[in-house]
Amino acid sequence: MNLKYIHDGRNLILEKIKDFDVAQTVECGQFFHYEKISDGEYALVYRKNLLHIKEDKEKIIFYDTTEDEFKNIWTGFFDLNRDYSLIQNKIIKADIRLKDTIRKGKGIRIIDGDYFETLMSFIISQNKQIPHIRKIVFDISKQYGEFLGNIEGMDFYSYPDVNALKDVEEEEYVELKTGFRAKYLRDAVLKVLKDEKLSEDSLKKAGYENALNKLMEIKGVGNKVANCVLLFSLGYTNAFPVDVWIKRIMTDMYFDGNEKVSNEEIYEYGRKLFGEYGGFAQQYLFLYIREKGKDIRKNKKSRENKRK
DNA sequence: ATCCAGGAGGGCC
DNA sequence: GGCCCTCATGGA
Repeated sequence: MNLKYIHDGRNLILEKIKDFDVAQTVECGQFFHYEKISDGEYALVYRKNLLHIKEDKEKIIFYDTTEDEFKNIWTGFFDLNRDYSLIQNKIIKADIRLKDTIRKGKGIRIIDGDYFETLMSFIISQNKQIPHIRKIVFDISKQYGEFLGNIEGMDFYSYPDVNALKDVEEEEYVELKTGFRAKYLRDAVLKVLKDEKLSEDSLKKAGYENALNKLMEIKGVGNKVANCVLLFSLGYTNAFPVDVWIKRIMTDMYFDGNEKVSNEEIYEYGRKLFGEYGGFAQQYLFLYIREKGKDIRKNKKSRENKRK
């Protein structure tokens, strides 16, 4: 991809590129270490880097960002060097009905998150809503991470690496409101520390199936969480996480609304249908059905209000 | 107030 | 293998 940008001595200003929408990318639940400042404007943390980013109609501003930081950190994080129109075409070829789905979410990029943070975050995510997951990620960072800076009156901290958590006991995670997941988090830290095959490098080299099975050895990591980690931090774009939302839309589209269909069947079906583009297809479907879900709730609410 | 949230483990059959 | 219950916590 040909990225056009200028640097004004302080901020890096990127000319709008096709298929990149900051809000869609940041807010579709791929990672949780961000704060919305205003429409199209966010502060977010990736490893030891804090970014203040703002998007409008014709440009995207990376505040206080050097050209090197942009090239070495953020183009990778936001996957800006990949041609998404090619992927979209492949997905539409797999199922023409996804055309409308993609049109609504075409600004999504698959982010390249930090492996350990992604692992911990998605262990926390089970049976939780995104705002609460975010709160816990911020609390853990404040407790055990490093101070990175202040944006719009808010302090930001890096997520602790695995070594910073090596002596943190289960009870401390309970205090951070992780509930029954506390023992899973402790197990993840211990296993990542002691098992070399659970290192980022090993998992990246292992191949999809091996990496999936290896991650699932961690307590609290099942098929869905493992697929999220593979997709959002280890570069496996063929991963296909099946959560409640994907289950909802796919039973509708491919199983005639039959709610008896298992998550495993949906997973196998999605993997087969979308192949190496599974991760992208999954994200388009996820954003689409969630927006639709919001609308349904909104309509329901307005109907209820009318009745009063 | 009751139900559900980017699920997974464990027991039972 | 499938089915059902449970796990803390917060938001709608």
